[in-house]
Amino acid sequence: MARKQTYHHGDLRSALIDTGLSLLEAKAGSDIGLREVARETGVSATAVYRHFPDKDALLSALAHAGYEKLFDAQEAAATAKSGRGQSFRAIGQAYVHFAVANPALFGLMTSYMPKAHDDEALALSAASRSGVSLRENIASLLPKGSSKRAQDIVAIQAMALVHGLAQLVLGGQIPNDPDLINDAVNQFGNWHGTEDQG
Amino acid sequence: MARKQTYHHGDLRSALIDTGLSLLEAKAGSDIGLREVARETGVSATAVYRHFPDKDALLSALAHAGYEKLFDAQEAAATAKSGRGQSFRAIGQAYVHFAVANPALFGLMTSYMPKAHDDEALALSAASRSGVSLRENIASLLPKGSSKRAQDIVAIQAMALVHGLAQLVLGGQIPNDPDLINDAVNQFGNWHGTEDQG
DNA sequence: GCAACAATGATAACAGTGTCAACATTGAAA
DNA sequence: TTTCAATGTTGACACTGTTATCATTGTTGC
Repeated sequence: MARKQTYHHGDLRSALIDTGLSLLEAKAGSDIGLREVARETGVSATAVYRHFPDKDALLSALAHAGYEKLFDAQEAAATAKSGRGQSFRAIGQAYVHFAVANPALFGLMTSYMPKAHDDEALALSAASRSGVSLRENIASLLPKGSSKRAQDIVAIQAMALVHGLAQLVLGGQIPNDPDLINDAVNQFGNWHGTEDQG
Repeated sequence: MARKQTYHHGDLRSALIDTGLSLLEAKAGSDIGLREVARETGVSATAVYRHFPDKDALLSALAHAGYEKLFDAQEAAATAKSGRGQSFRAIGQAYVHFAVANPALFGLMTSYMPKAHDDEALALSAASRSGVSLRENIASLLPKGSSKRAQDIVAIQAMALVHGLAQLVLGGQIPNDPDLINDAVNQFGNWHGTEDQG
């Protein structure tokens, strides 16, 4: 129980990420400082460098943690719904709603997107599990004999749609109206799926 | 002709924006410094404060200049094509290609999106002329009797699609393949328009 | 059990940043 | 021409990311 009395922290890396996430919750802008995180964790600034090579690595780790949370939210939303069309709609909505609920964290995540490796040139890049899940679900809505390119295009459109919706809502270009957002996602899914709307 | 020999600069505000845009062209990340802009303009850092209240205002002005360029690119692309469907496709493609061609500037622009006023609550926010142009063109593709909500939804989808495409290509989540990008935009337009594809 | 060592922490310092206060120079109005 | 506002400069402050150096701790071989 009585932590923090010792010279060594025990698990500083996780602690830094935790306070980083906390700081992002309470902030509007996604600009977070290395010294700020260290200070709030109750540790000297340079202690961070024992666990991260530089500030970029710390923020990158925070972004990674954010993608995990996003993926969990998507999974939870998807498993709640069963139908194929319903799964896509649930995942897409979850994506946008996550962004709106965690604006600063989501901003960080988009700044530190996991870049695809160049050796996957033509094919769609294997990005985060979040994107994979979305892509697989929209692709499953296409007719059986659909070409790979048709799948690629609709997958790209789906990713762009939900990501763009999130970004535009956060930027204030689109009113934060859940009904409007959900309809925009649902209608896109309906164009491809043959199922009825939920 | 012989500028810059005098104590007063003449039009420092424009000069700062010009060098700011130049710096953004040569940079990968969109992080630009106030002192850096001043230094490159050949002026002291604090001179900036005679024309901008703070760094945020300077970057905001740079973003504004970026939106002007984007709008011009869209207009040029649209007037080159005549048909209704062709206009939308041209504008959408121009949006994404602008982002890819000016990654740092586009990054700044998304960070400093012109926020909509709250008194426009329900209606779609009157954002930049760039967005307006895109929205009007996609809305014109809908059938005559379409409801306002149908127009809103398709407008939102169009904005989200092109913005998301741009963001994902820049983030490396989507391969920078012009054919793929154009097809993703074109197909979206085709769903709504009745015209043949160009 | 203990010495040696690696892991992990703290301090001090450096260059760079945004910003403010005070001062200098200029163009325009009286 | 004098006066004044506009526009530039220098100096300083607090803050940041980062490095070099030192301090403390847990661990491992004898």
